[in-house]
Amino acid sequence: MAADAHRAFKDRLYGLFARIGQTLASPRRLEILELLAQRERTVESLAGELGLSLANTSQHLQALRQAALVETRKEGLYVYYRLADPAVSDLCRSIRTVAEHRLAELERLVREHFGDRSAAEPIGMDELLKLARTKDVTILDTRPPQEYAAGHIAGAISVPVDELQRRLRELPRDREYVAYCRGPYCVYADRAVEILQAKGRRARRLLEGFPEWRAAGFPVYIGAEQGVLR
Amino acid sequence: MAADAHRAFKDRLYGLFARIGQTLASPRRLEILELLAQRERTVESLAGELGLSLANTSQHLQALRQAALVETRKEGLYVYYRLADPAVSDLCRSIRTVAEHRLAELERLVREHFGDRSAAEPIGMDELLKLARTKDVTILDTRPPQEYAAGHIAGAISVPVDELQRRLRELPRDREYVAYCRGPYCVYADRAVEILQAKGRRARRLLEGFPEWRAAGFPVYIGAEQGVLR
DNA sequence: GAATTAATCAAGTAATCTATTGATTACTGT
DNA sequence: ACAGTAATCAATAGATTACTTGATTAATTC
Repeated sequence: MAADAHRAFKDRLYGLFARIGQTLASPRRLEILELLAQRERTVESLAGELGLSLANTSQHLQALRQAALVETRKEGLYVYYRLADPAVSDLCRSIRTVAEHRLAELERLVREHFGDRSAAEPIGMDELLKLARTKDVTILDTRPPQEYAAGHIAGAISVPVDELQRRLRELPRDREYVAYCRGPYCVYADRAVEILQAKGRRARRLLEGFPEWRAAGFPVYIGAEQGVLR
Repeated sequence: MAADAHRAFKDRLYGLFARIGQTLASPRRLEILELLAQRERTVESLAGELGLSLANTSQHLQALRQAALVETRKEGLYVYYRLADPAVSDLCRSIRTVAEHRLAELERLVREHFGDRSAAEPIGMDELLKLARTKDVTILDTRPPQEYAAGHIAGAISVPVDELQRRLRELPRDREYVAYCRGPYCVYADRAVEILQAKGRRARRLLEGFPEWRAAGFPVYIGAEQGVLR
């Protein structure tokens, strides 16, 4: 009977979908994907930032590659991993959305760690876009410089949070600032706002990060060269 | 140092996200979610359709409930499971999208099973909406009656594929038909189109299914009562 | 209240997954 | 060719997961 063939088809079909799901079943791999959403990176560099062993990181990356979620290029000794498709980034965001909607524990955890975020007066992406068009506002990219170089919000300047303290003189008191970073659960922008406010600047944080901004189709600069608006 | 606390936070944060991912790592559970996207169902009914044991189905459903992806209500002896949030449906679709973009194997599998689908002249959702507004077209819901009852494309009539053969007289020859079903990988609509064309009707299939139509915000009837447009 | 039925629980086994360790490969620069 | 480094491979132990079987719980019907 054809029902058997149909069962077999469904098994294989959902088997393929589950392969994607399996790849998203590890906290480490999800964290790797989030980092790769900022820029391509080497195995070593990821292992360093995540505090994982090189071999372990390599294995996770291979799992991601087998599921075709990431691609690689080799340059000299280094293998650079990157997201294979913007849809992968969307998928990660989709998981986050479900977690936010459904897991009360997430909200508790975030409140516990970030405390009351209202001091940073978080603003949304639409709001920032409007603000940037109508008023003078300085947008600060608080991520590491390589991530800024790989792509950033149009008009933003790179002020990695580590350098903010000693580069304060570049940021006049009479301006308004909005800081952003990797995403809603990244602390860079919060720290930056804290420092800026302590030093008498009017500063807020963008609720979302660069990947969300790009996914929304808002204006970005891509690539190392500045001035190339896409 | 605060870095430890921050590592712990990240571990817990991505642990939560991974809990969603883990739940999506099983082909069975993905299939269950797809069925629940059509309507709420009992454990027994799902077990029957999926060909799983009752206990096994119950365990999968509990995994889904623990991850807060589904909710339940009890009615008499039966426990009805339903999707907890439209975002869950979006998430499943997101997985499918990535699989379609990235897994060449998927395309091969689908072609192998469906053969050349062009005979069914699949049309997209926008196209159908336009068609329904400008021309006379009969939209056929080929899913089981309960799924139609739980929600269907506005204006569609229920003709479960099993009943199509003997209800042909209700479908005049001089009309144009578009059949839809559960989703792009469901065969109901394909079978319906085959039968209709064999019997001299002009028929095509909607590429997507009801969940996609609803998610797109297109007009639907929800609930058992017909005539309630939302 | 006894029988029936839907669903869950509990325990066990086989299979799979994660991270570690040490060895190996691939490429660079001398 | 050789040393040095990035990455991968291979083997392993420990934890987790999927499914089965048989017992138990909860609601209904007689």
